[in-house]
Amino acid sequence: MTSIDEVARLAGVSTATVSRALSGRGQVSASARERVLAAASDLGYVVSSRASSLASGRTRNIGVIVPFLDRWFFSAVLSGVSAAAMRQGYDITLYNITTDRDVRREVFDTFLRRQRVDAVIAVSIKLDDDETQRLLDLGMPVVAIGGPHPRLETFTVDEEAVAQLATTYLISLGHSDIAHISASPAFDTGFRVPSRRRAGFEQALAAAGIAQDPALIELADFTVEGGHRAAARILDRMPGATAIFAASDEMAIGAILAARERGLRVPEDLSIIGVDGHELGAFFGLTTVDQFPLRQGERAADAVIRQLSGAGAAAVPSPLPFELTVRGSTGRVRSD
Amino acid sequence: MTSIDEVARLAGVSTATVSRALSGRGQVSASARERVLAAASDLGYVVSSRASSLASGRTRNIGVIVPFLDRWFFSAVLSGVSAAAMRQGYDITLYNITTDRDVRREVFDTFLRRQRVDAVIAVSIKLDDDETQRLLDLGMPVVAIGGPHPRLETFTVDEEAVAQLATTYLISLGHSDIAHISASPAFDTGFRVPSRRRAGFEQALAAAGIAQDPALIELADFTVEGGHRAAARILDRMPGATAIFAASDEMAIGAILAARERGLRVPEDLSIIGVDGHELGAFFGLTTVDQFPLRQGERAADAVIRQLSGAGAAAVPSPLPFELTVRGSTGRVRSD
DNA sequence: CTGAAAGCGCTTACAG
DNA sequence: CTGAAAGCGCTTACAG
Repeated sequence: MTSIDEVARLAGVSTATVSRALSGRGQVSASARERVLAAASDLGYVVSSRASSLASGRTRNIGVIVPFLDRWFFSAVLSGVSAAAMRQGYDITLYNITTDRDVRREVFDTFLRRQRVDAVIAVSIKLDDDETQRLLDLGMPVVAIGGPHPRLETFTVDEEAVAQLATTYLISLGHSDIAHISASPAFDTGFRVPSRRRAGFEQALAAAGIAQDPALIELADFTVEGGHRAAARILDRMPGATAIFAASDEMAIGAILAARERGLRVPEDLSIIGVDGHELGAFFGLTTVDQFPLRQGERAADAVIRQLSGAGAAAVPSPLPFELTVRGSTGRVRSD
Repeated sequence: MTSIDEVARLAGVSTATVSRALSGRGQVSASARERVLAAASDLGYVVSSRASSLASGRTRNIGVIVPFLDRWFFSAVLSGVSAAAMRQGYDITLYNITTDRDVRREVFDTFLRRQRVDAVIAVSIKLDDDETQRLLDLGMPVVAIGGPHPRLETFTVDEEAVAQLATTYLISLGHSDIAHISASPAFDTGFRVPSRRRAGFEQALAAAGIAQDPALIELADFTVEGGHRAAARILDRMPGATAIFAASDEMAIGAILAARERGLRVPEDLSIIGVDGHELGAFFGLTTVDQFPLRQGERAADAVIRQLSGAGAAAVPSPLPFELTVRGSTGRVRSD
């Protein structure tokens, strides 16, 4: 690996000037800059991040904490973070905290404290007080995606509004016997996404003057299979349901498959709407409220990088966008 | 952040001894070690990776190059790499090379050369000569997953054997009109997985004395939707087919859905088998040849870490395991 | 087994 | 605008 000294020698300047020319910090004459750039390029020189970060305190690396890697939503967010980070020359190092308590402690107690990263993005992670404190103690920009957090800068989508939009859309199609697939309490810790979506669902019904029947809600686990089972229970117990709002696209897809298995036509017999913007949505013709997870990741990355560039304090981020995407799984209520 | 000096002071030893005690390198008396460990723990001291790596040349960080993040197979491999790496105290930094040629060049020309990682794992990436050379020039352990590479240590599954296993299983169920969903040439660069699976398919048919009809092969793109379309074409053109071997689980799932839409029963009217071990396989009752992608990631991580621990030269890795997982999508050929 | 000290390869006040 | 030099926080021969 060529070092800064070789570049300095070839360019006929000091290493200080090489450093300035390459980093863009400090003054360098145009001619010196040119010679440095040419020399660096000739030699294939790349600044050593270990030396640079020790000297400067900057790593140009962002830590990303995720709870899962193999669920579509999280990989989409991660793709966004990665793309935005690379665009600005940042690396990302990944901390998959899994469900193992020890691994998780280790991440907060050790991994994140190695001074390997300049900032942290926590994706849809329910942080306890201790973990939050450790994050704050890092003394670096920390951004959370997914749910308001009292002590952290957070990118959140307004889950209630999302659910209202989905539900209201079903109502606008004439539906009133609308069931909801939510998630069991185990999935409701932290940002309480299921609760909030359920609340939005109920608010939309109430606003339309539709009486709420608790039986209309079934709990699942955010998977296709769980959605499938929940939809089956719904169809068993209330054959009169004409529409289902599922709290995730995976569950909505499960519901579509459950309906088909019973010979129900979607949307003629049953309208189904989900939430997320899942890649399989188009294939299944699923109407959904898209949350643009890729863009969520990009925004989080851009936000921390902006903070690192010293662009002032953390701006309170505007709520994340969402959008109704109408496809074939929803239609006007059957009029028989 | 507390530094090594504070630990040394509290433990009543030199920083050299702290370093030795914490890293496990070199001799330290039991009593000194104990005091150091206690002091470090009291102070919440974590070795600064930037200082440590500059001094030692070791980063305890592995670079992982992936072509996609949001396809299940890759996230499963990545999960495995992450789990194995964390278990050994390693971080991983992620390079998602996407399809943008410039991003890709940047990864090989700059990102990987920052001295941020001790080793590199390339997951299912078709590397050209130049990229291979750059990887080799890094002078660190490099392991590739997915397909033999003449110049790189590679973890590969024997794709032909995988396809033979799947096909032979269908034959053992009495099928002889077996169609195959492969992938178009665009997906056949690099490790040529589609070609190799197709070859295995054809070999198995030949071995069983079954005549091959080129019309029995349709090309898709490794997605559910592509598999769906390909299966539809197969069912149009050869209604006599009793079984389909799809070169991936996603495509096999698409095929199952296509069959159902036509009112065909799976497996009574049509047996379908895939390859991968996709998480949705169980839900769809898909028979598949599982490739254990999670374990592939773990093995690659363990391999590079072993090399980094100086456990001798790279052992030629044994071929990756695969296994037939029989579920409900395959059955004996219909006897009408 | 232990410590003093050099050195890892940069960055950045500081002086000019 | 530029360079000499200190310093970032560790690790590791080296000497004892």
